[in-house]
Amino acid sequence: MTIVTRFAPSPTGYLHIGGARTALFNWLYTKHVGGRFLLRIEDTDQERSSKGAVEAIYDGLKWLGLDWEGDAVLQSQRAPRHREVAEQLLASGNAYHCYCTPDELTAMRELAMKEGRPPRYDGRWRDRDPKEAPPGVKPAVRLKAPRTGETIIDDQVQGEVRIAADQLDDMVLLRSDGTPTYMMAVVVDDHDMGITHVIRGVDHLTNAARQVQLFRAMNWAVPVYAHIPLIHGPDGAKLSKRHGALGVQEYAKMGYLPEAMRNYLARLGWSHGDAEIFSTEQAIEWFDLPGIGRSAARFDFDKLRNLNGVYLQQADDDRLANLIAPNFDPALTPDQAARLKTLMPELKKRAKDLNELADNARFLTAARPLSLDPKAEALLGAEARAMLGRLLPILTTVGDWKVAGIEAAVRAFGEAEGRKLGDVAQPIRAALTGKATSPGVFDVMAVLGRDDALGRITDVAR
RNA sequence: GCUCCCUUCGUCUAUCGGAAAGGACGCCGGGUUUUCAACCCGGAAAGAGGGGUUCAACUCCCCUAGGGAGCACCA
Repeated sequence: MTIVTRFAPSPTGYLHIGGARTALFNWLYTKHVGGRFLLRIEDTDQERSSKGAVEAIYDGLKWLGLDWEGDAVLQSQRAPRHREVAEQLLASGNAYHCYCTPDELTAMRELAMKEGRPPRYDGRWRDRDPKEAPPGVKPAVRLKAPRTGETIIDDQVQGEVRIAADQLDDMVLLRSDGTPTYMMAVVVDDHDMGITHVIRGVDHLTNAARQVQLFRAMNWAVPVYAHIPLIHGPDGAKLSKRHGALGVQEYAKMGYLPEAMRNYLARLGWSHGDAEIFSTEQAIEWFDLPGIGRSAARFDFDKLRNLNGVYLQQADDDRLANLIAPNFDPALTPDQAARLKTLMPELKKRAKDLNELADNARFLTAARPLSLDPKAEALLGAEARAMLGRLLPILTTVGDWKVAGIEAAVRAFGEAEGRKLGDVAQPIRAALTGKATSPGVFDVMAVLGRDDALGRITDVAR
């Protein structure tokens, strides 16, 4: 049997990080078992859904490299089929019309709460003669749920979860205006799409019980469920925008690489022994449901950044250069682009995200005289500037402007001055880059070229 | 309020009745070094509490506490 999974977000804004991980788990599992991964947009709530939000989901998934099969199913377009199934349920006696008014329902809930019972619909129209229906009231359709026993979900992550019948009431399938509810839509769509495995957040665990009842009522095969724990913010509370509940696009903007994101997200709530850094291929090979943990995981930016740094170091130089190219305005000249590429192997070791990488490379395009950051300023005291003044004529004598020649000259100068190399190199670095951090100063000088390098030193020397 | 789920270093986690409870991030210290970073080495750091079960519990059961989720004619 081919395993079929799906990711079914509602388009209410963007693909947030929790959704991204759910999608990733589904995708990894599907790839692992050689199944089919489908996408369904749950846009039945037209007010909260928007076209842009649907695009954001597509973009987010694509950025993460999660490909789905075929076109996404738009749930909103399947309403007729949902209604059709409701009719079948009505016909088979598994559903009934409910003529309760909203006021009646709230009163029912409030009373139940007061009496310490869960706020449930009491099933007053379940067996009542429809002839007693108040005139002019449009009925909703409710499922005739089992009143006794319990619904058992054999969850692949949570284990066997039992929900007693009295915890669940006769849920609405069709609203009085004829539109299908989420529960109805999900079950019908999952069935029609041939979904065999439902991997989603635990917030749907109790929904699963209701959905199982519906599957049973229709005599459909119940899918395998795997409810994965949620992601919390660093403080353990619900993930908020302030600390991580951002759209994946935000992570892209923050300069994270998709492969780092995949690795980080995969490792959040799932593990394979001590494996920490692994390729997507490796993740596919290893990923399985039993490896998913049961407790919520906190989002840890430090770890993400560390991972991103690792992937940055491994990334192809040209690719990185292209990725940060948009950070330069005006655009890099061919000459500057070449310099960037030359220094990339050193530059990428010093950055945790693409924006940092771009910032560290900015000195390549900076116009003279450079603006110095505070740390660079501190390195260029009067004495240092005077020293650079003495170094200048020596550098001028370097015939072949390459790393070896420059280094030899500077080292000789340092010795003559009785200074440690670091004491000479730091001011040079500050003069060349305006920062206290950069690739090796000799590399930087070579890449900058004689004129530019000497010019920058001249600007600050005395 | 009711129901369900969760609980190992600060964080992500390994462990699947018998180990000095392991790894990773972060942190601290050291090395290398031309700064920072990278890299290498070392260190501090954990079984929520209480009862059981067992020859033996982090591992199984119960209770308590804490955390989370769900309880709509939202999705």
